[in-house]
Amino acid sequence: MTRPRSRRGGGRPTIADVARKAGVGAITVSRALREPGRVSEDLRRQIQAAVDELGYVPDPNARALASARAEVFGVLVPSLTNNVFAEVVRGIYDSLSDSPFRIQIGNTHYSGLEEERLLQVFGSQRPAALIVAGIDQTPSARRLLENAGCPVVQVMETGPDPVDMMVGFSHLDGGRTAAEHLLQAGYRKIGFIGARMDPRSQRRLAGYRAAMETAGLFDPRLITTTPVPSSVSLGRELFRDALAKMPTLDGVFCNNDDIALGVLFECHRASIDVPKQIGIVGFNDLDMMQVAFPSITSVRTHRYEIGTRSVAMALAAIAGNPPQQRIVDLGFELMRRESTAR
Amino acid sequence: MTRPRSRRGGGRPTIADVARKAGVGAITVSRALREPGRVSEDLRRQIQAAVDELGYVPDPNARALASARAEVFGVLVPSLTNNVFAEVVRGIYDSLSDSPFRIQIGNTHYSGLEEERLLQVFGSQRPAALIVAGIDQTPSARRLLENAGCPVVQVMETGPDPVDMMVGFSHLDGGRTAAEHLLQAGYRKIGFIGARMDPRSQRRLAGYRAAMETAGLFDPRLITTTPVPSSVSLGRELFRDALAKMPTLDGVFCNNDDIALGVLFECHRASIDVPKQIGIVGFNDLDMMQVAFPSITSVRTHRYEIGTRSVAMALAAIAGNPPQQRIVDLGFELMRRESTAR
DNA sequence: TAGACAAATGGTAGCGCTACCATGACTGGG
DNA sequence: CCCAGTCATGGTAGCGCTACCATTTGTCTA
Repeated sequence: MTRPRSRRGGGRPTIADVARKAGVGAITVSRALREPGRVSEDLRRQIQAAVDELGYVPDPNARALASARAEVFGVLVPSLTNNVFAEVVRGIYDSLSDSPFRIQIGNTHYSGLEEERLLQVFGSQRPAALIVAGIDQTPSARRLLENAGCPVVQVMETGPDPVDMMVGFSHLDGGRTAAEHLLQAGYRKIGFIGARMDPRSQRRLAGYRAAMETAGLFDPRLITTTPVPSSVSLGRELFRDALAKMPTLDGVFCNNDDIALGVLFECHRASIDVPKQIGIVGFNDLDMMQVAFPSITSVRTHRYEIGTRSVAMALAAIAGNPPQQRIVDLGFELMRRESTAR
Repeated sequence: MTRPRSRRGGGRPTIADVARKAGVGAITVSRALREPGRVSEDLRRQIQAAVDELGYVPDPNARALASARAEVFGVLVPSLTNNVFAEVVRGIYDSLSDSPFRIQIGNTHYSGLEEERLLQVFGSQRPAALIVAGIDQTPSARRLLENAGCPVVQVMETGPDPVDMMVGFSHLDGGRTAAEHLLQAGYRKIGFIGARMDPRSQRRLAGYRAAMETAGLFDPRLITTTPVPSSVSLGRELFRDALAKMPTLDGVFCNNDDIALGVLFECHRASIDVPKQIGIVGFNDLDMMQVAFPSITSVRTHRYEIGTRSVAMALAAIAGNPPQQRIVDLGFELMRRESTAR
C-alpha cells in the first residue's frame, strides 16, 4: 500500500513537483537546470517559471547520490587561525563563490594522522576536487589522494613529485634569499628563529643554512627553534633565548612575521637598535610589516593567488582540460625595508 | 533486464556488501553503526569485522537523503581572515572533531544579501545545526533561520531576541568600559578610531559615546571611521587623520587591535609618547597586545569559547535537551597595560 | 502456563535525483 | 524519397541508505 506521498523529507518541493507544474518530464527539469543548452527555449522558460513559483531548490544530497559526485571542494589546511592559510582559503572561497561548488575545510592541526582521517571522510563524499596544503603527505594519505578519483591540487609548496597538480613556491629558496639579503647588508652573526617547525619551516631553515654555509658563517648555535605554535609573544621569548645563547648576534631571519614582530618589540624593550645593532627579516610579509617602526624586511608570498590559482586549475581539470603545466611556481619577493637598512 | 550490479558509483563497498559478508540484514548493519546498543554483542563484532575487512565507509550523501538530515554544521561568518572569526571557527572545529558532523563554512563578506544566499544554499542540505555570526540578519535571512528546521546559534553578540540560541557578549558594554577606563586614567580628548564599521563596531562606538556623553566630553570630531576593511596600516592612516582633525587628542579607543597596533607604530614614528601624550586601548586582546612596547590595553573577548560553547548548545539541542539558558553572555575583560598607565 | 511485553532482527519501500536508453520529430545528402 | 544522423524529450531503474513496519524469540507477570 503506497501511502499518499508521505514526504518524510518535510514537504519541500521536489523536481517532480516542478515537472508536473511545468507539464514536462522530471528529466527535462533536471536538464534545464544543469545543461540549459540542451532544452528548448520554450520549455526552459516554463520550467524556470515553475521553479520560481514553487521556490524549488535542488537537493544536493540526492544529486550527489544519483550522480556519484558531490559538488564539493575538499580543502585541507594545517591551521585555521594562521593568517597564511586563512589567506589561501579566502582565495579559494572567492574563486568559488559564483560556482555551484560548496567548500568543506578540514583542519589537520599539522598532524599526518589527522590528515589521513580527514581524507577518508572527504573521500567518502566523492568530492569534485581536493586542495591540500603541503607536499609531505604520509604514504597512506598519498594513496588516498591518488585514488580520490578527482583532481587534486597540493598548495603552498612546489616539489618534484605532484600527486596531480601543485601551486606554490620554494621555501628553501625563500629562506636562502632572506639569509643572503642579511649577509649582503653586512650582518654576520645571523640567527634563525623559528616556531612550529613544520616541513615548510624546515625548508626555510635549510635555505638559511645553505646561505650561511656558503658564506662560511654557519654555526648551529645560531639556530633557535621550538615545536610550539608560533605567536608574537613566542617570538619575543625565542629572541631572548637566542641572545642569551649568542650575545653577539647581529641579525635574525624569522620563520614568520609574528616571530619577527615579537623580536622587534623585544628590541624596543631592551633598547636594541634596529637595524644598527640587529637586522630583522620576516617571512610572508603581512600588512603590518610595512607599518611597523622601523618597517620590517620580509619575504612576500602570494597566498591569496595560491588559493585562486589552485581553484582555477581544479576547475579546468573538472571541465576536462587539465592544465598543461601541472606545477605552478608563484615565487616570492623580498621586500627590503628599514629593519635591514644600515 | 537488470544489469549485473553496474555500480555506476565506482565499486566501493556498500552496506549490502557488508551485510552479505556478515550474514545479516542491511538494516542491522546500519543500526550497528549508528545505534550499537540496539544490536547484540555478537552481531556487532561480526559486522565490525566485515566493515574492517571491506574497508566500508558509509556514504554521507545516501545517508542524508534517506534520513532527510545531513550530518553537517553550517557556519556563517563575515570574514575568513579576520582573526576574531578564525578563532570562533577554530573553537567550532575543535569541538566537533570527534563527532560525525562535518562543517561547512560560508563567508558572507559582511553582506546581508550574501548571507541570505548562503542560508539558502545551506538550507537545501538540511544541516544538523546552523551557527551564524551576528544578530542583525535581514528579515528574509531571519525567516530562513526560523524555518531551517534545526538548532540555530547566533554568536559574537547577545541581544534581546534570539532566533533560537545565542552566545556572545555586549559590544556596547565593551566600548563603554574601554572609554571609561581611559577617562579614569585621566585622558580627556579621547578619540574613537574604527574601520569596517559593521554592526558590532557600531555598538562599540555607541558604548564609547555613552561614556563620553556621561562625562560631558563627547565631541563628534573625536570620531574617525571608515567602511574600509580593517588593517594595521589603516590604523596608522586613520590615526593621522584623527590627529590632523583634532591635534589635542590625548587618547584613542580603537575598534580593534589591528588599528591599535597601527596607532602605536605611528606614535613611535612621530615620537609621540605612549602613554604620556596618548593613551591607547584596543579591542579583542590578540596575543601581540601584551608583547607590544609599550604593551597595549585591550578588551579581551572570549572568541574560542564562543565557538566551543555554541557547538555544545547546538549538540544539546540536537540530542533533544535544548539548554535552559538560550542566551549566554560570555562577557569580556579589560586588560590594563602600559599604553594607558600614566 | 497463557498472555503481555520487550528485545533483536529483517523486509519493503522509498528519500530526490540523474544515468542510460528509447522514442519521435526533424534535417539533409544521395 | 528514403534512411542515416541529429535534436528534443521522456520513461525506467537505480544511487546507498534508513524510516517504518513486521516478525521472531525470549522473559516476565498474573
